[in-house]
Amino acid sequence: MPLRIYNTLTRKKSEFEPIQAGKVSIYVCGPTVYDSAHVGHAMSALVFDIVRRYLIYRGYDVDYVMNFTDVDDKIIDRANRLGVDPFELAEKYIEEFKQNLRELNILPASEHPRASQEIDAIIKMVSQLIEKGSAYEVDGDVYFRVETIRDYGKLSGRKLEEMNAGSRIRVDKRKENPMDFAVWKKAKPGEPAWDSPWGAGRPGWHIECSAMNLSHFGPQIDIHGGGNDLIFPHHENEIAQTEAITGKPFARYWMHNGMLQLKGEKMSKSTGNLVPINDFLNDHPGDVIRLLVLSSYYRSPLTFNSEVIEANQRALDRLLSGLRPALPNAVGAPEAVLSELAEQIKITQQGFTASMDEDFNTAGALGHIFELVRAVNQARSEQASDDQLAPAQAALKTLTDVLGLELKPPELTTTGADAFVDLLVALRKDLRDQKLYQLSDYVRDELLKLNVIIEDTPQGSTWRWE
RNA sequence: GGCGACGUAGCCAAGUUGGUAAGGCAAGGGUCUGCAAAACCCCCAUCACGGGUUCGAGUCCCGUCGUCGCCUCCA
Repeated sequence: MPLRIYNTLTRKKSEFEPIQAGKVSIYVCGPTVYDSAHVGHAMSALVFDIVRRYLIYRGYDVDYVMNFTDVDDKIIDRANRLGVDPFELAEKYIEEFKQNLRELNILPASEHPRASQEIDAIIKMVSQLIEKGSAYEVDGDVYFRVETIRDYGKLSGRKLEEMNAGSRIRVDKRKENPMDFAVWKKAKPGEPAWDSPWGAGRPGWHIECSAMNLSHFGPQIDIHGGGNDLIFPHHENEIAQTEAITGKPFARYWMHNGMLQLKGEKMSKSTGNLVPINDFLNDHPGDVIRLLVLSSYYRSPLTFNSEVIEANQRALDRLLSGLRPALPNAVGAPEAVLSELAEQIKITQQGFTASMDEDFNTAGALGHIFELVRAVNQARSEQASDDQLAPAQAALKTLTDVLGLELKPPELTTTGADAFVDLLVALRKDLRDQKLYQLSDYVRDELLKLNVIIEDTPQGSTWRWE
């Protein structure tokens, strides 16, 4: 079964064929670092982390680059308002975001290039664009000449004429065409700037990604990803610039994730409609937001609210239930139960791959995983031993690992406490044997306050940390 | 106004090339238990609405209504 990917450029799913057999290059647009990242950014990072992990699972050697935009109007504005250096401000939020990525169990990128570190490459690109007649300089600004691109608008499905007609932007008279966009901006006093053939200035927004792609991957890449709010103008312009220089199709597959919806609207920094990643992670394990992302199709809008988060927290608990050990003193399950379990492993593995192959249908894949969880729990309640559960639990762990779920069982923070809990549980058994239920319940209740959950079974009691 | 996506049970959400609807959460019933918890079993939808194509459509076509995104910085 081939892997199929929905390509924004062609508006349909097609079989994935990398440029070079066995290797995949992925470039994902990261955030503009002028403030703390919110869970919408987390969603995007998670989506492409899952894509990456699955490609690795499929045997590809994946080179993964995510950029940071650290030169930008908003960063400069924010820095000026706070009276700090814009680069220091950017640095602070880059470090914070990287920490977020680690806590979300996102595989480290091969590289995190930044606009400020690509200036030479950018200036070279701008020069080339001017030489080719694809860009022109006006008073220290350099604009891309969109009319030189015959298929400008191919990614977002727009036509130049229509955009001009509907344009509500105040038109800059110096532009030849209202849709021409800046590849190099003249510096205003007090702004960070670099020397260039057109005077002191800084890169336009889109050019940095084109330059980074060229320097890290060359003229063509396999997958270019980002939020669907970047389709126009950002990615459209990236294509225009890059292809104007290379003359080759830029990215083979354009993948875009849908927006996280908070209170019925897109979560967004500029409107303040957001939940910072830090706040979320203070209250929930990273697996919860990952599970939320996994539970729907990455291209669709994703509902984010307390109800949904709560549901996914429970769902996470259920996944964890599949990894619990056998019942105490389990005598072994009947052959029929074991063969059914073995069969379910196969069904789940096949279903998982089939779902993921269809443009990373993680919700479908998760459905199969939950079926395996049920089978494991079934076998356990039928007296399966740890050894008998092991293959299914290993399969479960392998598949959830492909999705990047950590499934860390809650662990004790105080080393050595286990022995004391064991002692109390043993004591409680004696109390129960003597039918001193008031006392035994007291032990259970008090332990629960200490985050120890006791569960009684016909063969004895088990306990675990909450 | 233009372009695009979507509308499946109380909530979230799958559904490959059309053949009578995954999964999670919640609710209800049951098994187990001294009680509880957990787990297990059972139960819960005709797919926004109206037409059409077809032996047969959630799944294709047309229309209506509604939601969201982009068109300006944005994951």
